[in-house]
Amino acid sequence: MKDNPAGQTRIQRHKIATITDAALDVFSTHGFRGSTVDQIAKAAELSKPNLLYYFPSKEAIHTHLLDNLLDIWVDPLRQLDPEGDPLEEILTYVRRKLAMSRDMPRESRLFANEVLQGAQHIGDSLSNFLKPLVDEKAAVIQLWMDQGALKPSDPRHLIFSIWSLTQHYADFDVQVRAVLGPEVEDPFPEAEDYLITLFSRQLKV
Amino acid sequence: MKDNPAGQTRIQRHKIATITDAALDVFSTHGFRGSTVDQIAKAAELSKPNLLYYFPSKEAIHTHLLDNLLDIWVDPLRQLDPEGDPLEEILTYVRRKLAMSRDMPRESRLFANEVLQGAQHIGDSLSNFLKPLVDEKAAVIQLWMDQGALKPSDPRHLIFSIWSLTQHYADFDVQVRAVLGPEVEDPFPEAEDYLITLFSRQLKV
DNA sequence: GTCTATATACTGATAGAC
DNA sequence: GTCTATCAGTATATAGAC
Repeated sequence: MKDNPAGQTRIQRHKIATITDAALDVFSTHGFRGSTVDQIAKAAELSKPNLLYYFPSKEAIHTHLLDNLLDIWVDPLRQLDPEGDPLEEILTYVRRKLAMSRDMPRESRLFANEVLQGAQHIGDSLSNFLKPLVDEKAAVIQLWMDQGALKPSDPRHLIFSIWSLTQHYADFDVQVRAVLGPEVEDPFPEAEDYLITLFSRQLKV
Repeated sequence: MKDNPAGQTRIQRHKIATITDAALDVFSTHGFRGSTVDQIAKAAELSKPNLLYYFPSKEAIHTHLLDNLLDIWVDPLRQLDPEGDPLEEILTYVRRKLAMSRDMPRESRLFANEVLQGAQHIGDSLSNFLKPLVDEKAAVIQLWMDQGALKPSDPRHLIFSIWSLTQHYADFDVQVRAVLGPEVEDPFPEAEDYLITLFSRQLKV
């Protein structure tokens, strides 16, 4: 009854998807240590032993989530096109990254939790996988600046600032909403306005 | 033998200081749920029951840390002087906040852990204490912009961006260092250069 | 594949000797 | 005030019936 090379049936894939989604909910809210298998099982509407039939351990679920996340997470940066218009490429990157904070806040918080607590599980990926990508794209941006298409500034700190500013609206959502107050229903439109202005003034020649 | 109104001897105060310092170490690295009383006791070079002689519970230590932190944390914003030179006031605020990330990274991470996981312990303070302060200072900045002393932009998101960008260098330190590589010994000088340039271009008329 | 029941380990907190 | 010993509660993971 196997219907794909990985040896998973349609039902199995569905259950695994349900579990990972529930685990993302729980891990992103309480962190790894603050989450219990019981909570995840309940959120996935499964018994605890049944959940552990699909994943060998709590840590395996967490690792599975993080492994799949990093690829998605850096995708907007990977799409930065050396052939495109410099300013538009970077503003598009900012918009995509902010959209991810709006649409995938759980993933953002999972990642933030992990890095904040020392990146125990993905530290190697940061050096082996993220650094080369940033180096590559920073070189592109540096070239644009050298050509006079953008105002000069440190390209790697420019990338840090895009990460920091966009992810802030997911990771510190509670604080943002507490400060803005209930009269601001959705902070993201005004955040996008602010960030586009900020990076235009920072980069536009 | 009491030597102050709070009823603490010099030795008691010293022990409590040792415990809070150790707890800051542990909580900021592992979060509240990820930390154990044993870890904190070991870091403070005390036995677990001895530690619990000075604080009634693990949560009491955590609460004590957070209560004392918020005041220190917003102090640079409180110092923003309506009578000062607008651009210099804000750039000084940025420098002070970045210095706090450099000199107090544990406090920054403790706060980040707390907000990231929903601000369960300080949620009320954000609304009752932080929001009014931000409202007050945002009004000052708005006035400066209306007077033409600064380029216009949303003052509250300006404050968010200062928090986000400066705290990033403490909270995501592992990632920053992984991406910059070992040849950058201290990211803070180049971070300060970048941020001062960024906010100058954003605000200078 | 899924369940109930449970083994095993850890953690926060306390009892009671000194 | 500080310690050893320990309790009670919780958490991960597994055994074994169905």
